[in-house]
Amino acid sequence: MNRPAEPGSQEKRNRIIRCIRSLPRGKVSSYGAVAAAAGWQGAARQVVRVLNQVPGLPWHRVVGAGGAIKIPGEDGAEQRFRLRMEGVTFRGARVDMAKHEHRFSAPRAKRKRKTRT
DNA sequence: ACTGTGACACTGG
DNA sequence: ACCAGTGCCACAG
Repeated sequence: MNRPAEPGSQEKRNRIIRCIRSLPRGKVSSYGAVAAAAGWQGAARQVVRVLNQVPGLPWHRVVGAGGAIKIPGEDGAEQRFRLRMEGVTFRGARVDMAKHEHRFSAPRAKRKRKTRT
């Protein structure tokens, strides 16, 4: 078998999955941040799609920009509940990003040169 | 092929 | 705080 042609997007989705999986307990990140960390800035929606498609991911650790819970309905309450359970604190209806925003370390999109040793 | 929709982000009023 | 418009990408009808 051979994959006739792997769309490059598949690989990006892969990185997104890894980033989400790397979210440690008690930490959270935003859709846009995950996308950027995966080297696919602007793909916040694709992050959402991945969260919906791939089971086993800590979906509750991914929130909207500024720590806002963007999930409507009971699932949103479920997310807050689980986060609290992990020790995440809230500031009003939003996650206290100042304390729980996860710092991804690596990837960085290919910026034009300018690297520093 | 086009349109509408989506657990989005950002800007502006 | 809320809503509207715009940009982004992928998918369903």
